Amino acid sequence: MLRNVSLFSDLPEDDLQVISNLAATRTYPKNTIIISEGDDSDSLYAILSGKVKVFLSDDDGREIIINILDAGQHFGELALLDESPRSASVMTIEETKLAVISKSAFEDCLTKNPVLALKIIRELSTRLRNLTQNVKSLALMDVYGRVARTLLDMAEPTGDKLEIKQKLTQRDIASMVGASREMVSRILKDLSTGGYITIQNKTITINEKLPPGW
Amino acid sequence: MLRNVSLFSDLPEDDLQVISNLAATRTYPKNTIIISEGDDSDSLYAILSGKVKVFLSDDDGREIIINILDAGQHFGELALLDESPRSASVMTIEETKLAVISKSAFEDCLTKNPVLALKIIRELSTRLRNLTQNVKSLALMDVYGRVARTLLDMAEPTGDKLEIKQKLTQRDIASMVGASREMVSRILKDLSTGGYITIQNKTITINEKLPPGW
DNA sequence: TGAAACCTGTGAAATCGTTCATTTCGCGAC
DNA sequence: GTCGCGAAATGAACGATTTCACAGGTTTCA
Repeated sequence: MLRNVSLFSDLPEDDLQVISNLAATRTYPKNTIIISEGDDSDSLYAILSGKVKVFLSDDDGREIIINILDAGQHFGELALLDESPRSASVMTIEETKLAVISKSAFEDCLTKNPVLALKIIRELSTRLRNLTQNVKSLALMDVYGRVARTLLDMAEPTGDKLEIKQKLTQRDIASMVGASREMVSRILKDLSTGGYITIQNKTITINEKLPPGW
Repeated sequence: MLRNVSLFSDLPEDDLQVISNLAATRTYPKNTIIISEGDDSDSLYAILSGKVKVFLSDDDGREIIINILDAGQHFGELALLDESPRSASVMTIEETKLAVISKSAFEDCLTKNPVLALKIIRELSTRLRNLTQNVKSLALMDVYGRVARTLLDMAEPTGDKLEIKQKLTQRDIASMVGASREMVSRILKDLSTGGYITIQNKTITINEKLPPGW
C-alpha cells in the first residue's frame, strides 16, 4: 500500500518492505491535529486514505491553509531533513489513514537510494515554487484576485469545463487566500452572477468566459 | 574563490577545479537584471562579491523582495533542479561579481558528490521554512507587525544591541513587507519615537525595550 | 426527528492601509 | 556653495477589507 505513495513509487521492493515493516499504520478521525507548528517531532507521514490540511495559525486562532493533501501524498519530511521544529501544523479534514515512518527508517532508505534524494529535491522545488507564488499573490494581489487565482489553481479540466473536485466551504477558501469569510462570500457571488463560475452542491465549476485579467 | 561559496565549501578540490574551469566570471553594474521570472534559462550563479535582491513583480511594477543575497551565497539553482522557468527575478543592488555555472557542470558534480545533494536539500529546506514564515506574516499580521518581524529577522547582535548592518531605504523595507513606502515611514517613526529603535545614518538599531507583542 | 452546529448572504459601521499632494531633508556632482 | 534629485515626512481623501450583527439554510448525529 505504500507503493501508492508517490514518494516511494519507484523504490526497490526490498527497501519498501523494510520501511513498510517499520511503519505504523494509524487511523485518525476528522479534525485531529497530527502535527503542531513548533513541535520537534520527526516522523514522516504518508497518506493512505483521507485528507489533511497543512496550515499556520496565530494566537487568535486565525489560520492560513497552505496545502490540502490526500491519498498518495505525504508530509512531515521537512523536520526530518533539517532537524528543525515543525514549520506548520497538519490536521485531518476527514477520517484519514496514515503510515507513520520513523526518521531512522527513512534515513536508511535515503542513503541507500540516491534516486530518493533526487525525488525529494524535485519535490521541495515545486513546493518552493508554490509558496513563492503564494507570497506573490498575498503581497501583490487584492482579495478578488487571490480568490480567482486559487480557484483556477485548484480546478481540473472535466469535460470542456474546469471543475474543482474538492468540496470547499467559504471558510476554507477564506483561509486559503488570507481573507475574511464574508469577503469570499461576496466575491463568489460576484463571480457567480457574472457567469464566470457555477456553484452546484458545493462544487465550483469555472465557465469558459473569464473575467478581465484572468 | 569558489571555495568561499557556501554551497561548494566542502567539495573535493578536483571537482571544484572542474566547475571553476567551466564557470565564467562576470561583473554586473548596479541595478542590472540577472534573471527574470518566467525565463527558462538554467544557469546557477554564485556571488563572489556584491549584493543582489530576489524579487517578484507584477505588471504595474509593484514588487515584493523575498531575499537579499551577498558574497558567498548563490541563486538560480531551482530552475536547474526541476527544469522549470525561473520562479523569481534577481537584480543587483550594487556592483556585483558573479560566477556563472552551467547546468551540465553542476549536474556532473551533483551525481559525483552525493554530499552536495544533501547540502542542497538542507538549503531548500531552510528556504521553504523562510517562505512559509513569510506567507504566515503576510496572511496573519498587519503591516506594523510585518515591519517589526522583518527588522528583528535582519538584525544581528552587535555589542549589547541588535543592529541591522544592511542599509535599507524605506522603499526597500516596504517591498520586503508588502506595504506602501508611506506606511513604513509612519511605522518607523512610531518605533523611533517609542524608543524601540534608533536610526542613525540609515542604520537601524533595535533597543532593549521592545513593544508589546514582540 | 429534532436540536445543535455549521454554512451562507448581506447591510452597515469601523478600521486599516493606500494613494495623492506637497514639503522638507540630505547628499553628491559640478 | 548650490543645483538637482532621490529619500523621507506628513496630512487628507479615498478605497479595500474586516468586523459585527443578524437572518435564514443545511448538515450531522444522537
